[in-house]
Amino acid sequence: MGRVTSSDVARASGVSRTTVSYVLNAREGALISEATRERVKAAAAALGYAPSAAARTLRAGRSDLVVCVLPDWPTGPVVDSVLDHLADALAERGLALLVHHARDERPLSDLWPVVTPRAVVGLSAFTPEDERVMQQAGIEVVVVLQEEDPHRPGALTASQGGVGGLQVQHLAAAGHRRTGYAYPTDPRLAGFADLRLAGVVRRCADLGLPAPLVEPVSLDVASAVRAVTAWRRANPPVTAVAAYNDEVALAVLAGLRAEGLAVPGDVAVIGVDDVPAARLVTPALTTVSQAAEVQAGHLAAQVVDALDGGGNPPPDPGDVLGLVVRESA
Amino acid sequence: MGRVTSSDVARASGVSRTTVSYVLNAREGALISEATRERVKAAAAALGYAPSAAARTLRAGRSDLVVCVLPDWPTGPVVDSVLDHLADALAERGLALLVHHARDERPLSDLWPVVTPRAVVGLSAFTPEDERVMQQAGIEVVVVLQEEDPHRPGALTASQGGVGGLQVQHLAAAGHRRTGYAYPTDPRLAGFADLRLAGVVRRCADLGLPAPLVEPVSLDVASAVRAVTAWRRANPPVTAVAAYNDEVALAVLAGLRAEGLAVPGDVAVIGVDDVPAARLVTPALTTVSQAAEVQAGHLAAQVVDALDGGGNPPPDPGDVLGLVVRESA
DNA sequence: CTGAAAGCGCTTACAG
DNA sequence: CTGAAAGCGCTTACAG
Repeated sequence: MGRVTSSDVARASGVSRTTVSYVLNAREGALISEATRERVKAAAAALGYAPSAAARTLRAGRSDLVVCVLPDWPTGPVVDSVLDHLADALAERGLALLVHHARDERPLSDLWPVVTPRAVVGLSAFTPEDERVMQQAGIEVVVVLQEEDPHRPGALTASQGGVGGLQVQHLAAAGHRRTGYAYPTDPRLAGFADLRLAGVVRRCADLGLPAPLVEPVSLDVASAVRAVTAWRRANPPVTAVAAYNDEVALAVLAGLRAEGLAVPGDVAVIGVDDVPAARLVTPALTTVSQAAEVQAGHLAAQVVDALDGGGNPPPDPGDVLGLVVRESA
Repeated sequence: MGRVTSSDVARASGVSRTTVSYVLNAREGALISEATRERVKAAAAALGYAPSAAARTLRAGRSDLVVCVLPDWPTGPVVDSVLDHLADALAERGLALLVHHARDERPLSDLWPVVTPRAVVGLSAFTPEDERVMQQAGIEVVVVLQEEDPHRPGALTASQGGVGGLQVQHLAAAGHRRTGYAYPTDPRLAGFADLRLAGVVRRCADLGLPAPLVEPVSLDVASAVRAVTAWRRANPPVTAVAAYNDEVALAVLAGLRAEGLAVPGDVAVIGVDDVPAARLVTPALTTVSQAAEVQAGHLAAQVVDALDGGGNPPPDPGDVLGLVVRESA
């Protein structure tokens, strides 16, 4: 409801709408007197003129909006960082970023009659139906895949299996042979967890170790105690646990403590993420860091490249994973 | 770039654009034969017709989009929950929600030429300039204030001072008289921290206790040790610490442990949020819970009411704060 | 029961 | 140096 239109500005400054448009959009070949320019700008400011986004978009035939579809993941610093880098990279191209929080109850298709963005960036795969609808609406679809699909690699992707591998490598180097895996119970994490666990399994096989004993662990002591009991009852017992992330690792630590087991003496524990709490607990948590900033920057570069036609993909960010060795493993 | 338009559908089904519009929008008084309806729908589906959001918006004179402006806060479960409730409440009114992550480097004013939403929901106050521009663009501005402004109360608001008050009350009830406050160093948290600290100060005064000794604490052991040293050196020494939130409380716990002090024997600690880690550390953290879901629902109701004209504000959610007593205080 | 026409606000060839 | 006119795609009175 842009109350005041370019016609109002034209009338107020005694020129045509054409001239208003030229002045306000600083058109190149515009041979308009400085006096007229000033008059138009003053009128626009005085009237509080704001151009209609709908009209500009309709006229231009394309929108300058990009929508990022955020899967139903727990948000945190990593997602923040991704969004931030993306918004900055797009802003340099004159594109604005807005974020949609996906939920099954709110179908993506409800969005397109309301806004038709230039492009949609998905952090995980869309359903074929959603993808079809977007393409038909003329929306460019950019997917940064979660899955490890060799045909369509993505930034978030490359490292998930590597994370698990790095955990095992560190544990094996310390002489552990029988490992456990602490798998998260939040269903929203299953996609990532499966990827990381696969990396654990693969590396165990590579090193000639038995497969890890997988136990679900939720974020309370009782659940962790159950897992610990299972691990210690195994024959031979588990002496080292790789956890899905630091939060889960904290739970494992609590379970171990409740059972009177020493860390890393009886059981070693390694997490993922290097959250602040990792260095604050006792024993301090050994973990895998992921260089979220670097990965977020790379992801943004991939999206920009896809928008530019895909001809100039950014260089691989290289080894992005780091081992943070503290006391727990 | 909605390739196929309603004219294409009209041509393909042998009717006018009017009829296409009536059929596709299921217009009430539409006296159109079932056969025609089917023909139009089939043609639309076959062609993959998607209406142009820009054209609908221009024609209607108003958008069905609502933008929520997220201040530069660290996101987490609380923000997720707020957004979720908001999106659901708006969806019931046929409005779609998209989120803008505010940053000083990305001025809000860059957004309006790209999308002109029906309303903008701010989780904290806008600059007067931004607010003016939005109003002139015909955008309804709904602010759910962070500040405790008696003229414009907001959901997130009411409780911040209360959080601090509740912390002190619990500490005082256990006999503590000399308190410390662990203030976060992340500048993005200052707004909330000031509100909570003010609540602490106020309650101390009410109870006839000396004002708290405020120390900055970042999320590492060294910083916490510095704060602990200052607290213990005071005369009389601090025997109880209220922390900005659970993360900061975890740091304080680590600092206390490093200094060989017993919790709660030498120093009691109380946090805010009841994050999962609170129950996983030793000693388990006593904390204040905030019923984020309830507050998020209330906030969504406030926004919907404001959009409806403000005549029917939702009932106060009542007492939303809870004390979670564990071992640390 | 269905169609021709106007108009939302903008930008941009095209004429002067 | 500036203006009149067309057209982006849609919906909706208004006529038949």
